[in-house]
Amino acid sequence: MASHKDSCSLNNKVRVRFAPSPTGYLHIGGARTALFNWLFARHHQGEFILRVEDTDSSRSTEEYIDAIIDSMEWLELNWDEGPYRQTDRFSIYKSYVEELLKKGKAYPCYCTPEELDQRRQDALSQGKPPKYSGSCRTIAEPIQGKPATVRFKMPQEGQIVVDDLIKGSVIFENNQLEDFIILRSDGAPTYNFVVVVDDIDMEITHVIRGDDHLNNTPKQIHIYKALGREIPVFAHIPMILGADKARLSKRHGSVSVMAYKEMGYLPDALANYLVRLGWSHGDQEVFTKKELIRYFSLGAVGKSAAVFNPEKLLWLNSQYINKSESRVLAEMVMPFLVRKGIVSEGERLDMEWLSKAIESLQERSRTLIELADSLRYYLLDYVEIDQEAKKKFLSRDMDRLAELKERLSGLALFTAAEIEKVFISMAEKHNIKLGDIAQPARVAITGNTVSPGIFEVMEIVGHEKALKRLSKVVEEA
RNA sequence: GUCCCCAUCGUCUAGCCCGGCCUAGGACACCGCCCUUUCAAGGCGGUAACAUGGGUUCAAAUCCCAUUGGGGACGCCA
Repeated sequence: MASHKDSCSLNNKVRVRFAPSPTGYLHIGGARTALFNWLFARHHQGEFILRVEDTDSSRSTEEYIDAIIDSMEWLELNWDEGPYRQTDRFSIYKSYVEELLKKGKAYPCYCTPEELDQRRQDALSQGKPPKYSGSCRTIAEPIQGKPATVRFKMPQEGQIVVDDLIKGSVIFENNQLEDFIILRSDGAPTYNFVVVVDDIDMEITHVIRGDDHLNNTPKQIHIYKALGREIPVFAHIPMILGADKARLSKRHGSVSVMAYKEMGYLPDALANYLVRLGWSHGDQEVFTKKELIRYFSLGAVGKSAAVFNPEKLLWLNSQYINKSESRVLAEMVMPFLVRKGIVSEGERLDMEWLSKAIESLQERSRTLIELADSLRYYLLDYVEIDQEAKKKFLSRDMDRLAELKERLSGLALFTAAEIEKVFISMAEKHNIKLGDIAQPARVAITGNTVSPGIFEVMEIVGHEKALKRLSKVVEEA
């Protein structure tokens, strides 16, 4: 689709923001919104701003703020400004509330939460829209000493058009909109108001967010108008759903970004997967960060919601592991090796050797956890032998394994090529297939029936450990 | 209930804006085959979709309308 649409009417530098509320961990959906904003900013050489929407003091926590930041950092979504905190900016909001009050575009409301709740219930049960009546609009003089909120005076006739980059022109009837609260009785401003003030104050040019905000947009545009400010470009991106097409939530499995880190996913793989949910570039599936920045365009973002598919993410992760530098993987897998007790905390490994071991496992590991599990038989002295495998491959012809051990121990060069020669000559001598000797050896060395090529495995495991393991199974047979 | 959004294989999507090149392309998953010391990776092939009904048109997946289905929003949450 027309990518020129993205850049029309921007003489100024692109400034976008990601504005999570710290009432939970960064989840998959939020991460994608952040990613789209980040890509848009980087594509246009604009600025990406992080803003924490913590005006709900009862639900926001420091812990969540830190967790969101950790997740953003892990995904390498670096920001140019912030993190700003709305709780640091209350005086700014106050001044804007004053402005609206002075202009007669807002008014105090003395209705109590209980009254409002009751009216809402009544309206809903009668099948009527639960809209605020506007009863306090006509109160001429402020009532001293009575707790009040401040409501925005919404135009009650006409239409408002949201010109959305993704959804197109969306028309709302003003009489559907209510005089919503912009300032709580405790003096804290509310979301639909602060978001506008902040976007004005931070000179945000493009508001890119989930389409669950589309319905808020007409209210917000009216605030811009009442304040006489320029309206930014809106782009409402479709949501991510679970397999049952319901809004993605905990019951669909892991939804927090950090859970994917724990499960051994690479940040770039997750980002690649997420960006492809709603966005595409022809038939391409795997992108480098550079390519994403170069190709990304809001015009190529689809309109419909996407179902999160963990299997495709797993496949993408395997692609990333496969093509990553083994040195990089070596660093990344360390915490997993420690967690599994394969390596002890602070233990130094020969990283060159570890990289070599990893290279043999890259194309058969889909996550860092799988990689760490396989690394077990390279690192430990002895391996636990799978009982099934033992029964099948280590219950007969043990003479051959003994012979193999003898011949290998005489090898001057313990390399895959030399080891292979021994296997081949044994197969020829006994007139058996290579697998007939390779499989028992594999079980003896790795403890299981599945591994990279056994000659290569033996070389990496090394002369000493390999022979020790062979001896052990021969003795125990 | 009211308002808003959406609708191509099971899933992610290309194609739709600018109708013919679409007997609808790619990817995940699934199923075969090849390769092979196991498992992968890789290669080759297969099953599988334009929600329905009306228009408009010489021609519609593509434009219009309706229906149905799904999602979202209606808070002194964000």
